[in-house]
Amino acid sequence: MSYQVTSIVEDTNLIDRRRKQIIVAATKLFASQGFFRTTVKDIAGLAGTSPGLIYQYVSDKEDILLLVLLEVVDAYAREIPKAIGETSDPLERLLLAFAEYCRVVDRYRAATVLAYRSTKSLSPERREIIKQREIETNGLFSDIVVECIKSGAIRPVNVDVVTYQIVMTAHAWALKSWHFKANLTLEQYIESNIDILLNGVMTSSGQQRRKSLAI
Amino acid sequence: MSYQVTSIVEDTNLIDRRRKQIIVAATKLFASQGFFRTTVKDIAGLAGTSPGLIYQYVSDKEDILLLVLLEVVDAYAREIPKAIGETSDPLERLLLAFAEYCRVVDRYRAATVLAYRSTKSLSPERREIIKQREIETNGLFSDIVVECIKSGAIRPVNVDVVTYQIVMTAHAWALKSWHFKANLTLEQYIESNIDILLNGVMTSSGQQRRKSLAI
Amino acid sequence: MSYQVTSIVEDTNLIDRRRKQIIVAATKLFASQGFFRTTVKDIAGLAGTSPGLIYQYVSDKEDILLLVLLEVVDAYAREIPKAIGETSDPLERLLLAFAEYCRVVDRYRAATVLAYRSTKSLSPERREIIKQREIETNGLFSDIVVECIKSGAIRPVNVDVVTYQIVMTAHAWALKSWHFKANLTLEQYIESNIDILLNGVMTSSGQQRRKSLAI
Amino acid sequence: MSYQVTSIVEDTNLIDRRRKQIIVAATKLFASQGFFRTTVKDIAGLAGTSPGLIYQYVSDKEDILLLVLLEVVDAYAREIPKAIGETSDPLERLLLAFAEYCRVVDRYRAATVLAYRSTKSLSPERREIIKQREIETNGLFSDIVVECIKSGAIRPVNVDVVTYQIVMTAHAWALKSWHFKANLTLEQYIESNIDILLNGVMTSSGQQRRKSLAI
DNA sequence: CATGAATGAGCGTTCATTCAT
DNA sequence: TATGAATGAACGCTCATTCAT
Repeated sequence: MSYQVTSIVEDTNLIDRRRKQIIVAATKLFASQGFFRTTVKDIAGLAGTSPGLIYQYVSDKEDILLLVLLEVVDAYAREIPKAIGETSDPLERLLLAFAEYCRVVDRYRAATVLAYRSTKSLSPERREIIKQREIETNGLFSDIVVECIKSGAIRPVNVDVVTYQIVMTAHAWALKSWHFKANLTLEQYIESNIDILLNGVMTSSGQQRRKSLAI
Repeated sequence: MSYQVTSIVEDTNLIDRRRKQIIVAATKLFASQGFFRTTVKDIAGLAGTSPGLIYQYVSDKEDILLLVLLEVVDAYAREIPKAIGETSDPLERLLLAFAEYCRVVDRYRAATVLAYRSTKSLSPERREIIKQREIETNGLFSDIVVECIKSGAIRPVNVDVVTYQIVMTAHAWALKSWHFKANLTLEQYIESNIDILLNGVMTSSGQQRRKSLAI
Repeated sequence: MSYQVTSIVEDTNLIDRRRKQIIVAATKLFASQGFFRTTVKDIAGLAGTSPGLIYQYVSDKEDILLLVLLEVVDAYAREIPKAIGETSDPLERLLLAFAEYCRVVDRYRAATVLAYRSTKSLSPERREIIKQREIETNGLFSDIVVECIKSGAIRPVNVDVVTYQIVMTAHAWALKSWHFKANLTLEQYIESNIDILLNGVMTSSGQQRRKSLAI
Repeated sequence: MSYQVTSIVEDTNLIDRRRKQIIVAATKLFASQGFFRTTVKDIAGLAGTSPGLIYQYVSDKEDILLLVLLEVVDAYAREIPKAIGETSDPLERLLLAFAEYCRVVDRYRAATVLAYRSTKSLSPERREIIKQREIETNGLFSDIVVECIKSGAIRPVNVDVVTYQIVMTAHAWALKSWHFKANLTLEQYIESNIDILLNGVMTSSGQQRRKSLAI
């Protein structure tokens, strides 16, 4: 909550520039080797600076991870509302938001996967920051789902469950990209999932059959 | 594929007994502190033995992780077919398999999360083993989905996409348990998701509206 | 007070042996280069072991310093009472104690100097332990001084001041050894200081003169 | 001897002003945290300047320590002769000098303690400078002691030993101030020690008893 | 087979010092 | 002259792994 990444350097422009450098390098390395196998020297090397410099813009190795993860979750919280824009129709909002979520996830694929692997490597204090942002993003979706139900476009299902379906589906594009990338384009993935989510998978004959099952 | 966890000790019974000891201890520690923060000494301590002993049943710290992860994926591959049993109706098979998957995930919750965090910490060779098992499990589901489509219970959707929907939904119970556990029982979760997956979320009036949308 | 130097190793004999090794090496290095300029690797090198081993017998670099300093102050607290033995005459006790103090200081010359340089480098908790032992030793002397005054051998002077005169005189042999060693043997030093301390430096004619001075 | 603290800057006034700034800040920090735990940045911060600036007036961190220690030993060499002034009586000179020494030590208490802790942290070359100044101050006292003996005010004792008694007694006020300050004023301390030093501690009955002792 | 003491490579971090501005 | 960002060598410490017992 109250945690702040602190820097010894005062100049805000410089801080931004250097941190960006560090984040870019760290994201690459964390994504490919993981947080623990990446050394601060590695990051400095790839960022084209010295290990000492990093500690003028960050107080910890963990702070670097936090910065990297904040980059993704902030992108979520920033891009999705932008994609919705002024759209007022709830259903349309839902579809726009989901499509954009998938696209942001695609852009930040490596970092999204990293979030799953490494959020637990953060101290509780720092983990909380990430979790809050995640909850915000989820809130975006559950709000829209509620609106959709109110407007009658969606039937009264468990909002929570649907929200996580949506979120996990977006994340899955990153988590299982090694699989999907071979068979599907991102836009096909988005379309397929919208179709399934909205219409379900069953036929009307399936519906009949199901009545006879215990489950 | 070709990788084998090797042991210096000959006696196969002993190997099994000791490895079980090690796996139990390691699972607890890896789940709570992660792979890298857990030391071999920690594991030995919790298992009631010595670090030296561990290296007689395992050639690496990474081997311990492999053993732990194999435990989960093996459970998936073992339990799901067992749950289906002799059931012949494809739709019923699908629902039984999904429900069981969720239940196994619940039983191995910590280890499932661990798999997401730590599979990448394995060497490519060892990672491959886990991936193969995962693909097997996924194959179980895609086979059933194909049968369902053939039988006409399910409409001809992208099999891959549906399969991952199912798999991710089961995993989500573990990945987001901190959230779900507060609001839902496992069985409610299973039921809700079956409903949404099969029937979709849209109303017929939603269907109308959607026709007017670009997306 | 309550601080304990802890070790990972259980075997008390081994702990004693290894710690002795470490203390011997560390004392030499701390004495010649100071605490901060001595690296743990230096100590390991001189002790004929590895840096890792040191941390099985000590939890900190500072702990090594504590061990080294305890060695000296413990020697004071041990040797002085032993030198007095059963002697009952207070004056004789005083002289025996002082002479022995000087001799122990001589034996632990380097470490005595180190105590002056480095006690402040200890954490408050550890510093307290050393200070307590120092106070014990001083107490030994002030007790004897009190007895001497009671018995009439010494006139009623400020006990504290005399005690510190004695203590500082003993320490001075170490602190200024580079000077004294050139001109005096230890035994001469002891004798001279006993003479001055007991009898003062003034002549009776000096006594006369002093009466005319303001100071 | 031959060592000179050098500066890049030419303007001698500025050099003096800046160095004073640096010395004041460094003395505070060295005294409270020691030489090694104090960073050049700390000093710059407290002095209200930048690390870069310090290196224009000093060539080394060690040079700062030298400057700080010179400040004390120079104060000794300056103040003591001033206190004696024109006084011609040797005994009076001795007492005035000792009293003043104690007072200077009191004024520079922190720095005096620092000298004991940190002189050895200087390079041999720089240490020599401090040692020379110390020897000068000691020379002041041994000269007076010699005069006192010549004049018959003091009996023919070992000059060296007495000199160090005097010096150490003055230093002890700083070294053990945490103890003395609680019980004694500075002036009481001076008086007590003069009394003991001049007159000794023994009674005439003590003198009798001592004849029967071996020591 | 089991133990646990020993090793040493390697990591995160600090800080004296430099130098472009 | 003065600044303070940048450097990089070096330190304390950890821990996977080995091996004598």
